[in-house]
Amino acid sequence: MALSRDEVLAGALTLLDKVGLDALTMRRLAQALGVQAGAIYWHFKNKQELVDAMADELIAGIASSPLTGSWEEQLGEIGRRMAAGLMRRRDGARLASQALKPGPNTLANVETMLRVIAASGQPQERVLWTASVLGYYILGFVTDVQAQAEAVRHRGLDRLVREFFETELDAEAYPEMSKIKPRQVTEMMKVKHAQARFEFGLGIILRGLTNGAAAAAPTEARARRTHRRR
Amino acid sequence: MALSRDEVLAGALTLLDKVGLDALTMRRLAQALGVQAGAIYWHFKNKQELVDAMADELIAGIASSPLTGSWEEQLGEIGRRMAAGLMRRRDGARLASQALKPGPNTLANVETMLRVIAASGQPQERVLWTASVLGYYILGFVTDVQAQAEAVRHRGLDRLVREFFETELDAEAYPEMSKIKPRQVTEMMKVKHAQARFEFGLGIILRGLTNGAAAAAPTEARARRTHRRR
DNA sequence: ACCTGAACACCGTTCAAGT
DNA sequence: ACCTGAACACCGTTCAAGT
Repeated sequence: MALSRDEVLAGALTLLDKVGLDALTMRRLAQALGVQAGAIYWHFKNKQELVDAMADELIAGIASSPLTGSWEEQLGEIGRRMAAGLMRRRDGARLASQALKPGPNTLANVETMLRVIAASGQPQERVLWTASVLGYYILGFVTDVQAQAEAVRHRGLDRLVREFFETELDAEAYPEMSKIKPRQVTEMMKVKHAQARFEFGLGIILRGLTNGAAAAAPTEARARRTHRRR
Repeated sequence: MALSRDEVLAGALTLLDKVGLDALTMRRLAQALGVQAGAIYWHFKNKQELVDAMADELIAGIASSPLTGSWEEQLGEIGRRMAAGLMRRRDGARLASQALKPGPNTLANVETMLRVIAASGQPQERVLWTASVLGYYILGFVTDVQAQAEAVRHRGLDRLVREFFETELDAEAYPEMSKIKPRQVTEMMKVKHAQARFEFGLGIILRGLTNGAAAAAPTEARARRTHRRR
């Protein structure tokens, strides 16, 4: 019975959750679908096109439900939805960073971000820049969280914590890093911690945006000024 | 005449600049060094160890020269040096994101970051979080800039701009994205533009840090408060 | 100590040929 | 229209054997 493009895509995402991004090969996907490797190339031009489709699927629907509140609150909510989207699948953030061509869901999401940021009164050029700053943070954050999850998966939590304190901190040449306690490292692996940490960074960016986003040099950004906003 | 570990490392970085990260294979590196592929494995346990060493080399020395000014200025300067380090080599940011084990230069740099942030009076746990936020921005930014450079290298600037306006904006379903003008896209590829854009994002983060970095939820971050700083 | 030669177990991709 | 079988041109890694 014939395979559809959607079935290949769904199979790829299921396999991603099962084996992780590094083990997601065309051959393994073919096997999971009960088909030869070459068969996939009838539905997708190459692996890149499949990756693009998978990445776009990650953030499907996150721009559909309505946003409320001030533009800062709306932008924060978009950020949370993006992060949640990338978290939906194993290695989701790394997958997204390997995508080249934005799909319909990605485009819709970017459009929403731009609209909300534009509503803040920022000049059009800066709207793009602002969206980028938020995007970098989200991708970096989720990549980090998921990388830790993979490390725990491969090496085990206790071994990971042990290695951290053996290799990195045996020297007293690193006083600041030496302040990190074992239970703090263990704590950092928890989901609740990740949420608090995400909100912390999100807050920094949103606050930095509201307070005179048009400052030229950050060297002179110490003074909190509310002028230069339209 | 015997090959040294440093010669392999130097050769790898030279090759990276020449062919880019995707074409940097053990076999090609061996050829560039006038040696068989297996020979590299006498100097490096595997490719991962080589990548780790290369990534650490990128930011060598950036923590050595002294920092002056307020802690915000110092943190900004560290950020600029990190970005400059990643920019030193083709695909430098992507290379860094593939590194797993931090080398001596990376550790020294992180230590410096933590020290400067700790001097701001932030609680110890938040020091790590803050460093991460800045790190995500820098890695994301340089990755983006270098990805555009690669795209220009492979497809050519004019073809790139043309494709951008064909595929992404033909629909009037994207009013915000439609505001982007061709000359704006061309402008975005220039070095000077990249510097201004980097400072813009850096300024947002530094400003967000100085204004009440201890806020719990970003939803209540609209009010600019100066209390809750030690 | 340092490297060669050759193999092993994989990759993504193509494409004639089948149904 | 959809897939197989088999090949092509690669990978990273290992390891006996050479010098």
